[in-house]
Amino acid sequence: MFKKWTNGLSKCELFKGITEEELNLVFCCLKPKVNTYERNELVTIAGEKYTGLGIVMSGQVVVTKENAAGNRVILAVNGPGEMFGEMSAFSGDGVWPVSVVARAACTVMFLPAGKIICNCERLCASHRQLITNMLEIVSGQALVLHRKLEYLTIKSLRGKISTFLLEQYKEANCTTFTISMKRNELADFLNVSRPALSREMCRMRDEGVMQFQGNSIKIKELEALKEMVE
Amino acid sequence: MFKKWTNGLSKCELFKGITEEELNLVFCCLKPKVNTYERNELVTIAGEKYTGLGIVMSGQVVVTKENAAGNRVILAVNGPGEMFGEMSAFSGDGVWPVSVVARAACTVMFLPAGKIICNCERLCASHRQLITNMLEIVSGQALVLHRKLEYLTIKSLRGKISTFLLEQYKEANCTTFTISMKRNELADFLNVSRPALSREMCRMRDEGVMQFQGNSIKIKELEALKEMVE
DNA sequence: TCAATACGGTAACCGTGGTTACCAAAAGTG
DNA sequence: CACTTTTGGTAACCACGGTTACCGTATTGA
Repeated sequence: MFKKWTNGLSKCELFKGITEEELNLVFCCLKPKVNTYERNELVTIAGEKYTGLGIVMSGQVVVTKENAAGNRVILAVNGPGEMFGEMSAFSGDGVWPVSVVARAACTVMFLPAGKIICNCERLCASHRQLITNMLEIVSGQALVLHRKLEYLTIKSLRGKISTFLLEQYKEANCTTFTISMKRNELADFLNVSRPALSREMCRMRDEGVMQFQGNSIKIKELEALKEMVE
Repeated sequence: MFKKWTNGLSKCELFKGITEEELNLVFCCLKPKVNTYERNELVTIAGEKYTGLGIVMSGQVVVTKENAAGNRVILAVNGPGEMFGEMSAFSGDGVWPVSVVARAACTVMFLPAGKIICNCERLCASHRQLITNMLEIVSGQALVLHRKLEYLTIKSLRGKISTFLLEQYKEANCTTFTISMKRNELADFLNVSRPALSREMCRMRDEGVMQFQGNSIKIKELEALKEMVE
């Protein structure tokens, strides 16, 4: 039934521990809707009616948030198997809290929220697993938001950059690494203006703290960088 | 067994839909730990070993987050029945993501995280309810963080104040209301400095947009305020 | 292959808000 | 009741970063 998206399905944490057979039964019950989108097309619009938990089957989407002043903040870049709108599925006010844009042509599956939590008899085991998975995922999402808060509460631009670089360094476990965001995306992520980001990065380069060309970055003075976080 | 905290227990959303009888059985299985704290005493310290889901039985605690630069941000003020650390229970790295301080003398119950999710036979029904409740709560928490993000992404101080006042107004459903935070707490909440907050509030007062004395606030020009959000 | 668009570095200007310091009123505390 | 501590308003100073504008280089697409 959903064979062509095996990739997206198998990568999705929501279905972790559920066999392909059981999954088919689950889908018969949940009746997901599947849509396709072109690059830059709007998948969801913040404030509009909630259409259910979104799961990217193929392609890539950007999850963004706009405040009243019109500042856009990137919350996530999601690929196959990754979800969005999971927070609103069980505790929302029925509207999308985020806007989602197709970063590349993509296929997205929407699961009706109410059906995940309801208890039908024949799917008991899978349902239980589904709910437990959901719990783990939503907790994880909350922690991501929490981490995002850490960035936004840093006041100095240099502090934000330093924190970001140190996290990337910790993840790569190497002083040379490539970041996945373009400059203006990074600026959005850190909630600063693009020219200001560029200016400060070049200053740090001129001071010998780091080097970069394009998205490839090399930390030159790790200790100096750590002190800039504060 | 836990009669003396009936107030805290009955107010807690985690136990919604579970009778007092069942609750006793649940507690026999979960084996919660209960501690008491004096005013200003530290309940948890961010970064230290996670001790389990915290539920306030009596008194009041302040949940705070400190970033590397030492800026403190108040995430919540929790009273009886309210919880903290719910995000880390199921998807944390085993350490407290927040610091919690007793705002008044208080009693706190800690539920071991692993035991909530495990499936013992005799508590099946209550367990299922507990997990479902947990899902709803954690989703709600994620949305709160999401809302918090909205404040922090507002760049102008006036925009932050206006947004805050409008939310208070909406909650009180009246142009006159009392806020629960002192000036320096509000400054922390909005992530600005106290003198700057004071300065801007007085400017808004002088412009005739609002009035205030102490924590009592009166909005004079609602429409003007709404325009200041942007 | 060429035109259009996206991307990113640079510079000048200046407004917002952080910092510091001081003071007066209010609230605890012996 | 006097004393200390907390709270919050006020003012001067100035640095950080937003804004705008421009330009060279990559990418993209017809």
